[in-house]
Amino acid sequence: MKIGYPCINRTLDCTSNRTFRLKSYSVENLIEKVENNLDCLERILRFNIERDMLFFRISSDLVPFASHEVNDYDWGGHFRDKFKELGDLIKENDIRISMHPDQFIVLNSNKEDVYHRSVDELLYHAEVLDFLGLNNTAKIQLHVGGVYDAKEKSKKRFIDRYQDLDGAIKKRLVIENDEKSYSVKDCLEISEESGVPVLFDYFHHSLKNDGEEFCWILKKVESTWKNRDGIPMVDYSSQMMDEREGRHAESIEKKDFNKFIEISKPYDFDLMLEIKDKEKSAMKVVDLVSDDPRFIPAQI
DNA sequence: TCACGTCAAGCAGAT
DNA sequence: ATCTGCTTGACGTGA
Repeated sequence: MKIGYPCINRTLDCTSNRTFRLKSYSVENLIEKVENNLDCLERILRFNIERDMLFFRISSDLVPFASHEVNDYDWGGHFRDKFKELGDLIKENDIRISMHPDQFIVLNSNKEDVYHRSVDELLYHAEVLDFLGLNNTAKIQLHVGGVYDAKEKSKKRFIDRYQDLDGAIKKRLVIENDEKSYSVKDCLEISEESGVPVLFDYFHHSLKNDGEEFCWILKKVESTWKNRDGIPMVDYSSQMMDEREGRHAESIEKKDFNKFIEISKPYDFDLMLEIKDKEKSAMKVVDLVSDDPRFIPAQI
């Protein structure tokens, strides 16, 4: 079990999310921002290694407008050495990597152009992981998508389009249960038909479920990850107290977390903490699980 | 230097 | 019909 957090480090004065407005697109601007983003990514990863956090989600904003039509620049070639250097750092330290395209990426959309743009954006994510030289255990996590008042049809459309994906995307794509449309049971059904691994989101599950037993889920989810995929990834976050349902907590709630970690004992997975204060909560969790036999700290 | 309106993109659910 | 939330965070204009 490796511990991680997504995209942003609030301790370091360095963000791998620098971007710019579409209006101000230029190759110079692109290069400047990507250079900053890759440098900050390296600083964040080194920060994490020193603190035994070996799981990290790379921001989708790493290369602004990467799949947009204005951008025909060969950023992969330009930054080839830097990508390789970063990839080596990741591999030498056994860091697990994920990426999470945001809400605009809808593979099963009922609009053709949304579908095609989504594939382009997925290809960009796969390219980043390929340029880093990472194996199949580095994953791209995606929600199933829209329902359009026709869930079975929409599931089918997802499966068909998944089968048609380029191998570079297919080997990395995993699906995640969301908080209002597709439960983990839906995801498992899609997985059964298509072979796509299922990433379990504990918090989404508490908001949208079909009453499945927690342990049953972990067992089923685990079986969707093959050897080449690595151990499962699990997302965890806790509800902000006294706030609208679905709000992420500002900081980790120890009680709820300890319950979760206790129940999950028979299973191993890498754990992503989606908590607002990012690395601070992840560091607390490293402390909480330090005696857990599953926990993997940094080597030296 | 700072405040604040705005930003490529989709969808569901609330108002 | 229109607005809000989702990882909301970061840009960039105007004062």
